[in-house]
Amino acid sequence: MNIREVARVAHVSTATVSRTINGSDKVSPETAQRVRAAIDKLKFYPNNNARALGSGRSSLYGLIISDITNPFFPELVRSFEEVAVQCGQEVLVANTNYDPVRMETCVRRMLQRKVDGVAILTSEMEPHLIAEFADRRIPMVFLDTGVPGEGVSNIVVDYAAGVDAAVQHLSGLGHTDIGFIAGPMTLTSARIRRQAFVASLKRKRIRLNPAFIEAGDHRMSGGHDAMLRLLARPSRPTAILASNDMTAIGAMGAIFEQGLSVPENISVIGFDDIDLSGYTQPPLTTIRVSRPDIARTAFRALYTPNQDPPPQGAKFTIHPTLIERKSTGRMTPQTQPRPRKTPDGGVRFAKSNPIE
Amino acid sequence: MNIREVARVAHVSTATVSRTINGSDKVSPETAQRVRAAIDKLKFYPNNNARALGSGRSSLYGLIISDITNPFFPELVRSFEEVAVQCGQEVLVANTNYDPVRMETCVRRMLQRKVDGVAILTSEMEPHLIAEFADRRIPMVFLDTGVPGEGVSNIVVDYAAGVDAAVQHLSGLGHTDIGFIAGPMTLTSARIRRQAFVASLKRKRIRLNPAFIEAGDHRMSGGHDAMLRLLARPSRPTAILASNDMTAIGAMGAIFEQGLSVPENISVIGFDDIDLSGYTQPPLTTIRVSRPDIARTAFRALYTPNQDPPPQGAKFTIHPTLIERKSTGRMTPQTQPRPRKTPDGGVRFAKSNPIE
DNA sequence: CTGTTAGCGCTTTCAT
DNA sequence: ATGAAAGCGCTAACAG
Repeated sequence: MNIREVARVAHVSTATVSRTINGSDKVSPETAQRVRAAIDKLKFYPNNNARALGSGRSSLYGLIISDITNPFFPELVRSFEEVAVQCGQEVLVANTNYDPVRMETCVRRMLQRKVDGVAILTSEMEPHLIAEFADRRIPMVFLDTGVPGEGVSNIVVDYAAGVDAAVQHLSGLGHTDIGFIAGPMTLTSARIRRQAFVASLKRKRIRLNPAFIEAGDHRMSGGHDAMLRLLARPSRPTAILASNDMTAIGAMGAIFEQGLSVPENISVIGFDDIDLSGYTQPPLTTIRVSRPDIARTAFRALYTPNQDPPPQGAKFTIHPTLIERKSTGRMTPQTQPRPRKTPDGGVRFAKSNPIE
Repeated sequence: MNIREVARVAHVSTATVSRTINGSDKVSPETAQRVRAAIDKLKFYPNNNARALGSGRSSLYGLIISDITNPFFPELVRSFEEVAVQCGQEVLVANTNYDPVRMETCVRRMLQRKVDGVAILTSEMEPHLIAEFADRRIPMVFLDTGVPGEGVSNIVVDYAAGVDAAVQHLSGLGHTDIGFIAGPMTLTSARIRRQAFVASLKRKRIRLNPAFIEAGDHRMSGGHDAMLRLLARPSRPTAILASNDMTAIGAMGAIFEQGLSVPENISVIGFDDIDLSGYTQPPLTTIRVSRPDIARTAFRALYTPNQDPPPQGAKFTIHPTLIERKSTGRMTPQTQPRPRKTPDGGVRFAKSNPIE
């Protein structure tokens, strides 16, 4: 079943069938009608491989991520796929698994399939691999880590604005002793978030107590342990901002373990707004970094319908929003009672994958 | 940059280059060596689209799932991709989003890309879509829901064995009042799990108290609410088996809320062993349904190297294993103290995506 | 073992 | 507006 059969049935040439399929405007409505009828009748699906070969465009877009089991990514993948499919394009997902060697394979796969563009949403990317794409004029888009240029776009999250909103919210509730649980300093985004926190306090003229900053690992266990260290201090914050949601959830677990409660005794704010965050008890107030936004932006940075001018490298900004749920509350005299004995349980989580 | 250039540089014909690339044994080592040198020198990557067109095999395998944000799937996707890449094949992932219309699009995409096989891991699949693949002799594999036949394989999870192991474990700990929190009866796998539970008790000659069975929705909220109903009863089970981990986690939350603890007062066993389960407090004892196993089995059911005989439809069985963690314990006199008042908090989760 | 050559199915000039 | 025909890059007979 191919285009020639269709042409025969519709009494036209293969060229006309091709034009019809591709929505060319130089096909008379009647002819197009006939062709479409033939296509339906024969249940004809064009062969995308042939299409790609003939046209030089594959309608395929690469999406490279470090680990699909990392809760940050699935929604990103889904949204990216959604826009792509809407635009009649497809997605080749590849996992590097945080492994430079696998990254190499991923890149080769993208190259072999002749992707029309590639979104590189991992934290690290070797320059020589970037060159492979650049040499072939394949548009790229990065998250936080890119350097805009010829055909290279970068999506930057306005962490500063996000943190500002959180700090504002907290200070509006009367908190002045605000702590921060950072992520691993090896991660670019974690470094940026921490800096944003420090800068935000300065901007708001809130005293930063260096003892109120602890480092986690962007996993629940790290947040849990960091919170424990914070709570062990003689003086401690009445509100905590965490570098990501997993960290915040771990921190809440530690707080409960110490017989304190959220938000009565301590307010907690997370970062990212992963699915889980809406369902913790209490539901987590967090700074949402919209994965659908990132995905849509990434795709748009790559995709150009028809033979429009190839996408210019650009910088796109994602604006986080504060999602107020139940883990933050007004600062009251009871903010710092002395720890009670741990009650039975409380579902607490520890260790899990790090999140971007 | 194409095969002809390589041929020119290596002073051979394009056919020889092609043979070398495909590892044909009818190329003298020296020639192959020369060709490979040329390939490296020119940084040549074969064009997969042309390859597919020429050979009729795309080296692409479809993976259709209902929702990548459902915690059951990411690990499945990753493992599937891993085996595929190891075999030099690639994966086209598609999300139906539980939507029959999108399912239709997904199928068309697979068809257009000429996948060499497709794993349909959703709970529902319309017969006429199955026919589309069958007509084109594209191998298929299903999870639980398939009917093995010409080129159609089915992976069945031996739920009975899994449940047996759990019940055995529980009865070994002295429990005889065992409850079950089921999943939504609309889901095939949930129905099977429930049946397996009933059958297992019968086999082990343990009395089944109908009042000890409640239905959840395979989400935390459902497990939580079902557990609450169970706890409100005059007599209640000393151990609970849940239809999936999310349900079990929700149930644990409810138990803690009532001032009881796990496993001191009630033992809880989950089903699936999603990542989260190892990190709850206490870590959840669960019946692992290995996603890597499913993924590998699915891929092998589809993939046949070279021009081996096309895969015969077959039935594959996945054997679940009991993962003993900390949510189950010996039955003691304190199994049924009267509920205490809810302590502050305890991180508890509610609502989330259902899990297969 | 290697080369020649005819496709694979579609797109895309170039004519008409 | 439509058709003829030349590729796109590779594979796979078929010869030798």
